[in-house]
Order: sequence, then C-alpha cells, then structure tokens
Amino acid sequence: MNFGEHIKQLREQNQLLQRQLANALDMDTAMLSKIERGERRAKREHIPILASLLKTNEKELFTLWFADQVYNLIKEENNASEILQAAEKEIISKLKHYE
Amino acid sequence: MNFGEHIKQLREQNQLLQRQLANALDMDTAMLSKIERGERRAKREHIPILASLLKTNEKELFTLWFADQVYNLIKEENNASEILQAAEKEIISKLKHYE
DNA sequence: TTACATTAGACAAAATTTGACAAGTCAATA
DNA sequence: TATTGACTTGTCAAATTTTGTCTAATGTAA
Repeated sequence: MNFGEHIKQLREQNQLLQRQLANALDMDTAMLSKIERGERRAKREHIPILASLLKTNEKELFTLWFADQVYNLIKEENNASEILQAAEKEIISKLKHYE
Repeated sequence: MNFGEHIKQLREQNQLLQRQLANALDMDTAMLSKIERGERRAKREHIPILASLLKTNEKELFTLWFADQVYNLIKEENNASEILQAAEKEIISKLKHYE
C-alpha cells in the first residue's frame, strides 16, 4: 500500500473531504489530490496532522511515508532487494553507534 | 563506515590525490573534501566513476551511498530501527510487485 | 442545470543542493 | 622562516528540485 492510497482510504473511512484535510494541512485540494495519487510527496511534518485527523497510528503512518521515500531512491536499481537488505545492516549499525 | 570516509580510505589506498579524483568527477577539491567528510553528498552518477577509479565494487559502493541517504531520512526518529525494519518489508513487497 | 468534489496542467514561488571561489590551516622541507 | 602542495572552511550565487497556486476541466449527484 502506497502512502497516498493509504491516506485516501483513511480519509474516506473517516468521511472527510479533501477540502477539509487540505485545509488542516494548509494546502489546496489540488495538492492533496496529487499527494493521494502519488504525484507529489507529503512532508514529514504533515504526518502527525494526518495521523490525528485520520485517527490512525502515527508511527505506522510514518513507516509508510518513509517506505515511499526509500522506494523512490532505489526502485530503478538492479538487485534493489539485495542492496536494500545490505544497506539495512549498515544503517542499523550506524543507528546503534550514534544512539 | 560512512560513504565519505570509505571513499577517502580507498583514495588513500590507491594513492590518489583529491585533485585527481575531483578532476575525474568534474568538481574542485573543496567539493570532494566536503563529500569525504560527509558535509555534501555525492550524486548517484558519481558512483560508477568512483568505483572504477578506486578499483572497488560498484554495487557495494552504491550500497554505502544508499545507506547514507536512508540514514539521513530516519536518524532523527525515535524507534528508527523498528521503523526501518517495518519499512523494509513494505519496500520489498513493492519491489516484487512492480519488478 | 447547478453545485460540489476531485483532477489536470501550466506556471510561479520557495527551498534545497550544488558548485565556484578565495582564504585559511597544516605538514614537509628547502 | 619562507615556500610549496594537499586539504579544509566559509560564503555566496547558480542551478535544480520541490512545493504550491491558479485556472480550467472532469465527474457526479440532486
């Protein structure tokens, strides 16, 4: 599930209009429409606002947002899965080192 | 190992000066210096040039480069490791879906 | 038709990244 | 100590990318 599709689905479940959500995010509906369709990316700071209005878990929503960002960095590569897994180990050890 | 530190180490192993590497990358030494110290990021298209001049495996070098990008996206988050691992699953399944 | 929701495309504004330059440090050595 | 070469630092402008706005279009239901 992409981030955009996901928030669209949650928005509909919560019976909110793009207009309402867009207003809370301080953007127009055209922009939100693009985010929902994956044409534009939401910003990190939109996540808590979205989680709150869409009544969903913020960490989970962030995870989807983050997955989208990373996917876009690697999708064109050959061996993307393999690279991703190798990179994960690097990152985990870096996180441990600096935590 | 960070990307920058890594290429610096390889550069020294290969007894190359920043001047030589910078020239091949079409940048000045100040820029390369910053990349080596992590103050600036190399571009994707620098990777094959670096791998070739530094006589190292391109995929491995790309992995380190990519790990740096992802690390910068997530380093400030709480539960970064947990999020990273959850996101990895999302991404792998997305990669399988679109491959 | 009318009203309202969403989407599309073109373009501008804003933000970020990149690169160039000048001046600086540092180490080796003449 | 003066010079030279390698590297670093800070600043600024150019270039690129991202974000947002506007207008018009499309879709849909009353």
